[in-house]
Amino acid sequence: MSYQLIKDAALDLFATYGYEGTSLADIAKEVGIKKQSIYAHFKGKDDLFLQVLKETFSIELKREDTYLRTNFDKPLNVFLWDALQSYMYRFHHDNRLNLWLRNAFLPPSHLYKEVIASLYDYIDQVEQLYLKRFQHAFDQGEMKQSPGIASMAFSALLDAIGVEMVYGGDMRASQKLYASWQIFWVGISNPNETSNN
Amino acid sequence: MSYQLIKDAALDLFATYGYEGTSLADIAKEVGIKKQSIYAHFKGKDDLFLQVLKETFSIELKREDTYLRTNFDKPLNVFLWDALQSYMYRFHHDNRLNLWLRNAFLPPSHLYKEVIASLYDYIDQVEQLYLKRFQHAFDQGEMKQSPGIASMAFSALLDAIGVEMVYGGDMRASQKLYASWQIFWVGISNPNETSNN
DNA sequence: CTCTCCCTTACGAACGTTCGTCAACATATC
DNA sequence: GATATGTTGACGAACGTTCGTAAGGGAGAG
Repeated sequence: MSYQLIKDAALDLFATYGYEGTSLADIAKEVGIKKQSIYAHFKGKDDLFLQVLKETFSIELKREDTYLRTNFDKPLNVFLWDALQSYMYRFHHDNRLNLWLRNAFLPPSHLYKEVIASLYDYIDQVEQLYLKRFQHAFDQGEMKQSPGIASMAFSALLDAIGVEMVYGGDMRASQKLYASWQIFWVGISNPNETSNN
Repeated sequence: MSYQLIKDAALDLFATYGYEGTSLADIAKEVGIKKQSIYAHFKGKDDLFLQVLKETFSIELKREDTYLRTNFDKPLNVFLWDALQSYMYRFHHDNRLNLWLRNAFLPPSHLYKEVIASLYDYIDQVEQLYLKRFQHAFDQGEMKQSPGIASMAFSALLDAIGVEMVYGGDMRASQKLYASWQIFWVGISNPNETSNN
């Protein structure tokens, strides 16, 4: 079924070159069909792009949700550190993170409203997920900061790592992750408890 | 002199719509001339884009440098907090930050190498600037973390705020800045000293 | 002051190319 | 024979770019 092949190729190309940097001809070539054939499956370029993007948000959200459920009971520092590692792993092993990071930054202007709406929806839900874990940690005395503050700061940490991965490359991202995590954990953890890294 | 007018218009449009989302006709229209006239001042679209981008890096770097020199002697927490505030202020009052944030994320692919090289150059120099201040703080006992770690984590904080300003909007950026700063400062400061916010 | 020469700036017209899109037609599957 | 999936050819629009040309101003010469 080339419906799926088209979406796969579109994902790769949109993630790498952006909406305007990718032509239907490029996508078709990647699949091995003519560009006009894409219209047998999608209404047009916008339709294809939005389908791929929204699918990406929903897949990423599901992943986050699954991660949270299966790792909820780990100690907070392990939980968060693993989440960051998984974030980096995902970035390197499929293009979905790349896709939304890039296109949320510079979406095609005539689709701006729709892209941003989907993005906010996604981000809000992810933050809610993490907030739960932080709330739990606070209740258990695992940390001293308020859950809301901690959750937002952690989300900012994710943003920063995302930036570094997209334009800083692997090494830079790892270094900044290490440095940021170091300080984040000191800033958040309860000095009475003795757990580290 | 429409040489400058062209660059101004290009800056605005490239920052808002990106390289591929901006046509020479759009830029010319903004200036009040025809697109062909742009060729009297620039070799072509790439030339115009790269000139504006590189100029932006150099202006931003100069700004950072000036800021650092004139504020070096403030207490570390004041120095850093003000730097963050100035970062947000600049984002709202001119488009240069926006330009490089967006186009570093999704540069035109045929200019990728050149854009990224300029970007790294800029980022490295900025990090060097901040490193100096952190080194000084460490020597003075203003903080406990190693200067390298602190500098990188702070740079990550800047990244995160940049992200939020571009696609999160004002309110989100302020909230995340507040939360991140809170935790960053606790994580970095010397618990023996009593200074806050 | 005037005439000439040149450089800058601008523009109309056109170039070749690529873009997304569409209608008509072919093929294969069930 | 209907349905899904491709191909083909063509379309108008937009793109960056190039050409020849013309207006304007400054410099230098007479």
